[in-house]
Amino acid sequence: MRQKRLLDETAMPGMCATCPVRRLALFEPLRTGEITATQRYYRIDTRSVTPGKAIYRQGEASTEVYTLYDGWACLSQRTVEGDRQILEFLLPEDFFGVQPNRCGEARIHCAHAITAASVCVFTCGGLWEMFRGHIDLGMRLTQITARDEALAHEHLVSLGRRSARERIAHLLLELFYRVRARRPGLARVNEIDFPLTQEHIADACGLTKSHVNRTLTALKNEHLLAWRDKTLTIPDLDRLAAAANYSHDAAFHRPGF
Amino acid sequence: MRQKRLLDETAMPGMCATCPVRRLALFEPLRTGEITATQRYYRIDTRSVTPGKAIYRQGEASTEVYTLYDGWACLSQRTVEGDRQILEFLLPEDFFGVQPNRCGEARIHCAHAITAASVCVFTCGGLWEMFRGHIDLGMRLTQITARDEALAHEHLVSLGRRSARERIAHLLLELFYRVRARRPGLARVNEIDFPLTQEHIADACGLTKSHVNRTLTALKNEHLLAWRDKTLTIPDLDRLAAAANYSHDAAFHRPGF
DNA sequence: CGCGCCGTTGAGCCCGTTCAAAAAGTGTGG
DNA sequence: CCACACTTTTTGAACGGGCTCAACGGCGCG
Repeated sequence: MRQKRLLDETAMPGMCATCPVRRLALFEPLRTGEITATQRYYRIDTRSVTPGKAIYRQGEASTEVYTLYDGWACLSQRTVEGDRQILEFLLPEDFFGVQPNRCGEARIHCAHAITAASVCVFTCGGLWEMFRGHIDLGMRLTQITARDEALAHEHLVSLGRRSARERIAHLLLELFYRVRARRPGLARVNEIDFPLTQEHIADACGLTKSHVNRTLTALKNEHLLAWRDKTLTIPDLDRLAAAANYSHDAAFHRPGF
Repeated sequence: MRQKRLLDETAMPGMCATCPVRRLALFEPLRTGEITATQRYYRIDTRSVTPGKAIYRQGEASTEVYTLYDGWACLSQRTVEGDRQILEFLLPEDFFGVQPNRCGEARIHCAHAITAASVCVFTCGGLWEMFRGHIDLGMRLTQITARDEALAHEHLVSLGRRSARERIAHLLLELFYRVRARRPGLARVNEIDFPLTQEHIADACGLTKSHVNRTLTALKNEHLLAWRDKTLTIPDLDRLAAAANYSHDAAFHRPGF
């Protein structure tokens, strides 16, 4: 039933002017009239992606940037030996696909849909063009990129200096807060839809899936969390935070993440 | 003698218009006339920092941004238990200090000088103001931030999926290429000034200093590198790259890093 | 019903840690 | 120029967290 929702009923984007996702997305600073122009000239496409499929691949020419409209996705990179490292999980409203180099150069990582997902597609060139008309967008894009950098830095601390148990608890707390921040009015709910597999968690935390499994069952047995039917429940955020050595001035704990 | 240079003869910044560091810094897109205005209104200070001292600290209000003019520095974060994770090494010409949140909010990491260093200081508010006059700067800042994000992503792959030996070799190669890219005309030289301690490497790679030492002596014994008197020599880049499983489409291997 | 994906469990091993302690540099003051 | 303190590098022995490799079970789907 829940699976059906993920597979068939992915919401497709409509008019930019009435977009519910705009609150966090790149175009938040624009006024409604300006948004209409955005849609007409720069949003070249909306696209739906089936679970597990790539939105773009490492090595491809980078000509587009995206807003994730619905579903979960992730950015990842592979080592020469073929091991996967997940760099960032993407949630609805997240903007992604900007590269440090010029338009058209090779992508330095992949983006994959995790659930069924839909994205709004913009040309990478159009993005720079839009800046000429709307300076606020330039600042906003810098902010968004700096946010992503801060997220990556948090993950670096986890992978470098925290135990498996702490890494996993941290990741779950991060995603919990990020999901909940996107559902205004539900600030007190203690469960979220959680479509990841244990292997996703392993590849994000730099662990093996066996060990993620063992650690998760330990956390479940201690009633620090429950996870069934693609639903994650955290009965007591403070207790899990304590187990994770989680600091509440973590970057993603701020508005906008 | 070499130490003397690091301690006493740190170059101090002069006129922005003739700045040798501008090639890679934020203000690269500006014309010389515009640069003079930059200096007059936005560069509020130049500052020299002694080795090991903080440029800014986690938790402080973020009101400034910086160009590293001379010396090495690093960004780092500490866990609740006090372990340090180095997030990024900063080399001359690097621009840093931009945060995802508004001016004045708390810094989410620290910046420390590693050697004696000097920085150009700009007000964070002045930065956004400058954007109004110079759209190119907005794009440039986005590029710089995206570059830093890509660097962080590379490090995530290392910490998550590579062995100690590979991580260390990777880091040394990264720094080697970044340093060499800043010395036009010396593209063939196989040694660089390298002021880090083994503990810096440990804190960047998520390892203990003992194990870094053991791994480094192994690499030295195999003649993959030499490191004496704050000088790092890599006799054969390809052999070290092979030992590191280093891929040459790594982000920092592109121009601008 | 059979296949593939995902979660679960076990036993043994190894990479990197921990905790010491000593050696070698490096800067300071007399 | 030497004595002293401090930082950095080096080395050792024992431990353990997370890995490896393998097998099994459950569930959804064709």
